[in-house]
Order: sequence, then C-alpha cells, then structure tokens
Amino acid sequence: MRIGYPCINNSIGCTANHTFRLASYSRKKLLDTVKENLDCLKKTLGWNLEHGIMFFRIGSSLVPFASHPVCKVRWQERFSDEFRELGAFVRKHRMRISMHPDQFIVINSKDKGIVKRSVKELEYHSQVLDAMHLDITAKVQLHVGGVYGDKESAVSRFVSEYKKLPAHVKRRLVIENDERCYCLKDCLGISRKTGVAVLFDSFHHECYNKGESFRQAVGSAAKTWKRKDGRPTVDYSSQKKGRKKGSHTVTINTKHFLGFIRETKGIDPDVMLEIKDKEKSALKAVEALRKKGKKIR
DNA sequence: AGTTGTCAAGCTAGT
DNA sequence: ACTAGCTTGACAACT
Repeated sequence: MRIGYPCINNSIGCTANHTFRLASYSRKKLLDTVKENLDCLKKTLGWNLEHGIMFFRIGSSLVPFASHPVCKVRWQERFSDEFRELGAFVRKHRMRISMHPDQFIVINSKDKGIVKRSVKELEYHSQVLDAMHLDITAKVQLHVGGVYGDKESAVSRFVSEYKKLPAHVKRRLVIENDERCYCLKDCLGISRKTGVAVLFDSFHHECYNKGESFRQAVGSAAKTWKRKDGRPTVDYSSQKKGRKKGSHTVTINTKHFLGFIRETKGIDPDVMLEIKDKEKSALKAVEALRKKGKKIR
C-alpha cells in the first residue's frame, strides 16, 4: 500500500505547476517553464522518497498549453532525457504516478469541439507518462462528465467516445465516481460496457451513493482492475466541517482515515489523499498507518 | 514587496 | 442571473 498526495508540495519551496498566460506564450517561455517544472518535479519525488510517500499525482500544467493549438514545441523530444530520468527514478523506487485532467475535460459533451479538445488533453496526459517510460499502472483518472438532463444518453455518448480513443490513452484511462453526477454504480455500469477500470473516490461516494458500504464499494471497484493495471488506487478525503457538501477537509481526520483503511483490508489499494494541506496530511497518514503496524512502501 | 483581479477550457446545484 | 465547488493555484498588473 502506498500513500500519496496531489500535484504540489508546499514544504519544498518550488512547484512543478508553473504556467503563464496564453497571451504571453512564446517558444522560449514554454521551454523555460517546462524545464523549471521538471526540475521541481524531480525535487518533489526526492522529498517524497525521503518521507516514505510513494504515490504522487503530477499536475496538469507540467507542460502548459501542451494540447493547445498554440503549442508547436515537440516537448517530449526536447525533454526526453529529463522525462526518462524521472521515470527511471520512479521505477527504481517502485513509486506510483497518476494524473487527473481537470474539469474542462468532458468526452461525453454534446459539443463536438469540447470532445475534440478533451481527447487532445487526454493524449497529452498519456504522453507525459509515456515520456517517462512508465508502465500502464501509471493511470490518468477522469470523471465521466456531464448529464445534460438525460443520463442514459450521456452514458452512451461516453461509451462510444471511449471506444474511439487512441490505444495509448485507453490503456491508462480509469474513471472515477463523482459527488453529483455519476456514482460508483454508474461507473461500474460503464466499466461493464467498456472494460475501463473504476477508481473509487471515498469522499465522492459519501456525497453520492446507492447505499453501498465502503467495504462493498472498494471491493467492487477493485474487481474492475486487471493485473496489468496494477494495484487498484483510490482517492480519499473527508468533508470540511461547516462548509458546503463536497468541500475537501483542510487537514486529515486521522480517525476517519483509519476507519476507511480498515474497510479496505485485504484489498490494500494505493491511496491518494485529496486534502488541502497536501504532503502534511500524507505524512500524518503514513505515521498513523505505521503505528498500526501497516507496511507502507 | 505585498496585494488583488484574472486566467483556455465545463458542468451542476444552490442561492 | 450568479456563484461555489471541483486538483484551486499561479500569473501579472497593480498598490
């Protein structure tokens, strides 16, 4: 079992998420920014290793505007050495990497343009992991998308768009239950139609579910993962007190977390903590699990 | 140097 | 009609 956090480490004084305004795009600006981001990513993974955190989500702006028509730079080739080195580090230490395209990526949209741009963005995400020469256990996780007042049609659009995706995208793509539109049951239905693996999000499940316990839910999602997909991964968070339903907690609630982990016994997924204070909660989680005698790689 | 409005992109529920 | 929330964070123009 690995513990991870998404996109940014606030303890090390750099981020791998530098971007810039589209209006100030230039070839040089892109190259400088990517170099800076890759340097920081290396530093972040080094810090993670030192602290026993073996799972990390790379932010989508690692290569800003990579899927935008403005970007003509062959960044995979330009930075092939850097990507390869990062990937070698990940493989050497048996770390896990994931990515999560943001909310604008909607492959079941009714708007063909949105679908097309979304596919481009999915290709970019896969290309980053490909450039690192990571096997297909490095996943790209995506929400199903919009409902548009007719879930049945929206699902069938998802299924048909999914089937058309390039193979290099499909082999990394997993779908995640969300807190409003597509619950775990919906995702499992899509999985049956497509073979796509389902990444279980515990907090979204708490917001929107069909009465399944954590244990049942984690178990049924895990069954959609094939051997080649690696250990199932789950997202974990909890509600921020006093805020709107769906707000992520600022720091980990250790008791709630350990309760969740207890429900995953025997499945032992890799756990991504979607919590605002990022690496701080990841450290708390690792420590809490070690105290319980859990083996954390 | 520090603050604040704005940023490529979408959708839904709540006010 | 408008905003919060989602991986909210980071840039860039302003005090």
